[in-house]
Amino acid sequence: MAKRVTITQAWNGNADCLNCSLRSSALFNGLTEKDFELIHDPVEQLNLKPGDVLYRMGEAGHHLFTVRSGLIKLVQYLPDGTQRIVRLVKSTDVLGLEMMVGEQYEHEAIALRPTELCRYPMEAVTRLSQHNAVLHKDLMARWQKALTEADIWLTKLSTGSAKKRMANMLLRLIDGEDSTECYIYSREDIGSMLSITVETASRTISEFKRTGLLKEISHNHFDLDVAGLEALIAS
Amino acid sequence: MAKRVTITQAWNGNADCLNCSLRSSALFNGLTEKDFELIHDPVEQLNLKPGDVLYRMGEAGHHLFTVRSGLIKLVQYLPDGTQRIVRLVKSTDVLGLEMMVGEQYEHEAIALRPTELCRYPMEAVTRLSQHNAVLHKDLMARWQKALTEADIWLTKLSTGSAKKRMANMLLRLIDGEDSTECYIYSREDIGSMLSITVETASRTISEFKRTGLLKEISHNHFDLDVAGLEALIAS
DNA sequence: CGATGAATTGACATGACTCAACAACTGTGG
DNA sequence: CCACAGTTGTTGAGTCATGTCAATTCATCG
Repeated sequence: MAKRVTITQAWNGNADCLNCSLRSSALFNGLTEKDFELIHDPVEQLNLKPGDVLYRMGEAGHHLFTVRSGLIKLVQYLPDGTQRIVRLVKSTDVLGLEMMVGEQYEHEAIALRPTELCRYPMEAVTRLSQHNAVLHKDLMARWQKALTEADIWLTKLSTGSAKKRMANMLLRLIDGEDSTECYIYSREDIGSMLSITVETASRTISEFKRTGLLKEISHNHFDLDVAGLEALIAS
Repeated sequence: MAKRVTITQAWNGNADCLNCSLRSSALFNGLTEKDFELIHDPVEQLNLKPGDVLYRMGEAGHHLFTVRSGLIKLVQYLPDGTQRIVRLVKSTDVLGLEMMVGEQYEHEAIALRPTELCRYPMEAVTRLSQHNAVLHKDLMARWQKALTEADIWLTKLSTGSAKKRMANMLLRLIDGEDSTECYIYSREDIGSMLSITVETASRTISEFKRTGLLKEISHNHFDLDVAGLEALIAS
């Protein structure tokens, strides 16, 4: 499941790193080739199947990840056993930033779709970030982005009626810019994102289909009535 | 409402900065006196009364704040007008980090108690963080801390029944280490933290008082049955 | 196919919201 | 110092949304 490439290869655009978030996401954008040569540890590419666990909560580790494609859920568990999805990590996003200042991963990271990622030795990133202002700034931007995301989950996905939460979630899952389509996940995952039961999730989706807010294109693939959903949220 | 001190004074421990989070929180711990002299802008001390607004969402600004004493709530508003408290910022915490990577404050910051803070020009912090590894690392730690807080709000304060949320909140508001006492806020603020109505907040507190989970020491000051509350959460 | 797990739907119970009345507290001006 | 208004907190009654439990259908895969 792991294919090794050296970081120099990654930088050169060898292997199949040309489309990799490594380049496009600017995480290592400001680095010179010389910077890369400081890193001796190899970078690993990983492929996960849906359901695969990348790391568990409380686990020690020394790696940072970038998502090249696919989708990862970050899960936390409550004392009474219920689980809660606290964030989704998608293409070009970074995973495991908490290891730069702590010793343990703070979530359970599980693939929702087939996912490709790259794994970097934390030590190297830490070292580089101290010398390289662009990387330094980029890391702060990523932290801030995660924080903004967290706020959105709190306000939009965890407040108000099940219908409003669902509408907010659907709108956030829209693919590209001008698209009105989105793919959704298992009812259990949806419930765990919105803090509602699977039954309520299922019923709400059914109702949206009945009232025309959703049109099912194929299994779990929908076309949204964006205006209608926004009206529902504001009501 | 604002008293000026130069940053050199702050560093020298003049003014009344001896107990200031500036020193104890390590935000500027790794800086040499020479570092400080690079900053020409003055640091301002501010005092807020409960209800005072430090900044509003979407506002442009160029300042970072540390809380010396007191408590600030960070609020966001939803399209339908409801407000949500997304975090509390207390002594030694930093406020407005988002300005380091963006142009606008992302919350409305309102004092819950009489609050003292120091205001730093963002530009100076940005500049210093690029040269000073300790400050750089400290900033990352602060971001991570905010993120961890956000996750806790999502899992513990926004999931499960009103009783469980309330129990979690009360336990988090306990003052020191070995204390079992806490001060709480208006029912409206509590509702806005837990995403419940004021009535439910009031009823839940009344019930806790009746069942002995809470003992009222004085107005909004309680002694908690920690074990009982924890049992409730795990049930 | 049959078997397994996921999704849907129904019936019912209940927790939280809504609306409304009232009590407690705060500050103001006479 | 009291009367008053304005705010905040408490409590009750009724409604509605969501959770719970159970039965049924649907989808997937060996």
